[in-house]
Amino acid sequence: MPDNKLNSDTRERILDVAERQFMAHGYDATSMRMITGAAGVNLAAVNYHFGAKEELLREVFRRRLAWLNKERLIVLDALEQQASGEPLKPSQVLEAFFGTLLHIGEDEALGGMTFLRLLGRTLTDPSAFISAFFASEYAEVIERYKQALIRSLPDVPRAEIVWRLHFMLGAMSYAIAGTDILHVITGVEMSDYAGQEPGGKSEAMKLSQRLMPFLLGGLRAPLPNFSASSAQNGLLPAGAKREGEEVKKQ
Amino acid sequence: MPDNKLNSDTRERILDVAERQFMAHGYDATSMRMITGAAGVNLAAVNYHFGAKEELLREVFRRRLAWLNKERLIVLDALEQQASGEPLKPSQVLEAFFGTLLHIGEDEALGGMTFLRLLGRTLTDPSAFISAFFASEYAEVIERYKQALIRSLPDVPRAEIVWRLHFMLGAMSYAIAGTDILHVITGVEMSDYAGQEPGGKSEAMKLSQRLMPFLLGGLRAPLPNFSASSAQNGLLPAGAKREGEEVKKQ
DNA sequence: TCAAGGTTCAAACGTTCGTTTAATTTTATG
DNA sequence: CATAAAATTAAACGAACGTTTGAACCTTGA
Repeated sequence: MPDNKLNSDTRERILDVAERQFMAHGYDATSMRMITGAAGVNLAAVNYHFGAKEELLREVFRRRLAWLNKERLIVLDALEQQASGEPLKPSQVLEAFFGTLLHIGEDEALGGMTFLRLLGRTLTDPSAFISAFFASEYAEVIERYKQALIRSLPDVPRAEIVWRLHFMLGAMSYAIAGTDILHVITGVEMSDYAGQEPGGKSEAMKLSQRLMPFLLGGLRAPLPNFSASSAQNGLLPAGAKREGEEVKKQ
Repeated sequence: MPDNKLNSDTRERILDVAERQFMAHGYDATSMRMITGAAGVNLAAVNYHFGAKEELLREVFRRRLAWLNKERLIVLDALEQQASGEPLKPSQVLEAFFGTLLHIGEDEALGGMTFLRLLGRTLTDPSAFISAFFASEYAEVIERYKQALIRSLPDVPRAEIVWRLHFMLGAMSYAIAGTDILHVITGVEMSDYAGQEPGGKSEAMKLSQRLMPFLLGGLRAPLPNFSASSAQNGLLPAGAKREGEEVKKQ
């Protein structure tokens, strides 16, 4: 009756099932009875092992993000040591940040595409305790990578870099969430949602190879020109406007 | 006791309040009693006017998306007629699609930043009835703009264009959702969340001027090179890999 | 072997949820 | 003004929610 591929340990089994259910239905729409039922454990097991539902969600993320953000710091440290004081290339910074993330999608032991989708969908959740948790969990990594990006693009204003880091996180988040208006409409393959078969590997790799050039192109795009005319109609030709200073570097 | 700036008509007042509450707390975490209480109407009013909670959410989106997607088709029609058979420039297509959207953020009568944030946050909601609704509501517009993009980039494979359209939707969605890990950590100004003061105008404009160059840069980035070595360690230098063919055009 | 601590269990807790009902008030129409 | 339709109201519905309880069960070490 319980889900397949379940861990023998009750605690881990709850985490595995909760991860999948939160991904498929969202936090609020996933009840304790759905989780414990699918995990084949007693209803009270969640409260016994984790205290409350909120703490269960935090633990679902904690066990994955702990590895991810530690790995991100290790990779960045290695890159910076290897560069011996010189600024990194933007492509190196992006590869380190997003490459480590997308690596999770290729490794079921790290959460696989299930966790990636959960992460992408939860990053935009307005719930107070969720955003507070992410803020504290991501603080150090974001700060380190922000500084690395600022050093790698000395001619781009700091505020602009923060904006583009924001855009990049969004493109990545939405891409791995896989909730596609596009997928339903277009006949293109894209993701296949399942994630348990070995095909998950190539899926995450394809995503990585598609996403990285896009992010680099966006990061290195010309800066906006704020001196140009303010609003615009939307009915006008609209082309060839707001060109700006070019960003150099690789 | 009820919210300020409320419409005199009960039906519209419910829609206004629901829009704000769904944005602030999400669909599941917003109860009928929260909505009717803040709107100063009877609990049964929602069921009387809309039938059910799901239908209320659909109507909240419908009254805004009706204008948006109609406007998008009008603008695209005008551009294509003006081009008289020639393919549009990618920048024109993006300006038409995302410019009309971000215009909503500048006009409180169209929903303002409140609706933009709600839209951004709901686009990644896994709930079945929500994604089904968006799929049908967006079908025509997405198909038309996809075709326009394909025509504007004849040397880029269709699948690649769909991927990048996906990435662009993500960057936009996340940016307007404004649930920022970054905002909490960095001291940069960015959005100011409130949305009722006239400052909302410049906020949406700034966002538009920052987002558009990023999207164009990502769309026109070099194509990924699939013949290169497959996975990669994550601990290696990681730089200067996977460069590829350049995409031309403006 | 037996006490102790960790774990699982069925059952119930009080609360909140979305929805429905039936009576009442308001509005519009002849 | 009378009457039908539309709208609003207070109250209650059953269902589902997260959590708690206290007894039963299993494991472990002296």
